[in-house]
Amino acid sequence: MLQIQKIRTHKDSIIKNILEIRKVNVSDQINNIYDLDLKKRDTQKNLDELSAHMNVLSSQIGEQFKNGNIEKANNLKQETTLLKENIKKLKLSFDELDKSIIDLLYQIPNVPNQLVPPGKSENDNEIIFSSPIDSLKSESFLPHWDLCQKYDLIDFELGVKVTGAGFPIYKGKGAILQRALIQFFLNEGNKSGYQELSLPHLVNESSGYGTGQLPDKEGQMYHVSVDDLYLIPTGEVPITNIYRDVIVEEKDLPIKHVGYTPCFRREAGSYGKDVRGLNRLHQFDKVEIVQITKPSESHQTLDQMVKYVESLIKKLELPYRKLKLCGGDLGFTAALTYDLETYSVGQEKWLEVSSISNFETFQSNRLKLRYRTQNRKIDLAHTLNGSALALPRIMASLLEINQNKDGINVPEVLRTYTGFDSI
RNA sequence: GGAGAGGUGGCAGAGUGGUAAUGCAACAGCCUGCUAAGCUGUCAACGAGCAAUCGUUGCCAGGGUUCGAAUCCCUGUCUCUCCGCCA
Repeated sequence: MLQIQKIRTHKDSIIKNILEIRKVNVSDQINNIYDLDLKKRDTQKNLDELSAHMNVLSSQIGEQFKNGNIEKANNLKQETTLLKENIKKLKLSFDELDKSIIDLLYQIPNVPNQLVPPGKSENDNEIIFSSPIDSLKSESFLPHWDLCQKYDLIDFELGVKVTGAGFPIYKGKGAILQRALIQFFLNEGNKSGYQELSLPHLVNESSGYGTGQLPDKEGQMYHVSVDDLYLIPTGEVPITNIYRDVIVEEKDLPIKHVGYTPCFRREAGSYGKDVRGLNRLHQFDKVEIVQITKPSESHQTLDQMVKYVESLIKKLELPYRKLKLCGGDLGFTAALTYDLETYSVGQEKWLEVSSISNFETFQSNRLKLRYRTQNRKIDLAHTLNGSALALPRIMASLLEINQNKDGINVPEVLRTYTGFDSI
């Protein structure tokens, strides 16, 4: 959620930026917010004055009663009747204005960082780095779903029986490999100074609002209606919401967390070849990293996080590429995002395995996540997060590129975790 | 699931109808040769003002009663204790 103060002072540049970079016109909404805010402040001023008057009268009445001047007190009481009514009316319109402003603010996407290239779709994303893949194009590479069947690693049909499409069952070495990857990612995170967290997989409504899944993406989360809880679509939700309504001390920044969780996504409306095999699932595992930083440092932190995630991919010896998302492909809440994609030699396409974003104050404003500087000033912190990494697509790329005629090699770094060298 | 108790600032803890004591911690300033102690002040949100400052709001949340609510009433929620069930 954008800060209302920024709309007061930089209304036109916000409209211009979102239009030019994201190609979305928010001018009507922003102007509307601006006008409502003026009205709201005016209303508050009036309301405050009346309330102040009321407070004075009330204490006078109290005085009079104490002194036994019942008649005087009753006279004063009469004065309050009209005042009370007006206060009620003003309070009502104040609340209405406040609600309208917040509803509108929820609909405005984050203002892209100046580094974000303009663009409409993923075709306009900027490719910053790409491993050479020409030598990897060969018909002899099987796609991972064939490999999974051949070596009995992941059973998609069995998952359909037990739950439904998109809930595969990992078996034997497939399950062990998955567990090895999780452990590898967590250990690497710990080594890089991220505190490990083990998290709830269900969250309440407030948490859904805190990180921005609600109200916009309500349909994408599984909802447990009896208890009004949501299954998390990403570990970001429980991790970041730890800091909802929190003021942290500057000296405790940056805060760094890593956590493994399963992720649940309804993916309503996705069908076709994109969902084949491990490409898109309703339940998948992910290790997530989150950082909370001072505003002055978040930019640098984002680069470090990208570098860190790249290092994981490199250790797994996977070909990958790095993209800077253009305005049109940038998520609603992000100010700047880098995507990392590994190459799937069996499908001959790139798979998004990590999305690393700086949200600047967009999330912290909604979360009320602030920090106290050394001279006692309170200011919104910046939040960042990224996948490190999403398991299924890593698994897909990994299985495909390490296949040979009689099996699949396990990358060097994972062998201590799996206990076997090949499948 | 049943019964009971409770939710007050960063923490501890008073307040049961007159507008949030006190202690600890933290931070700033003063004092000091240094440290400790001491003294003074501050602590959340919103608004008005160039500013010092002022006003309003804030005692789990939302309603209600009242001139006035942390305090009384209703609803919700969470925590704790006991019982039941249980990994």
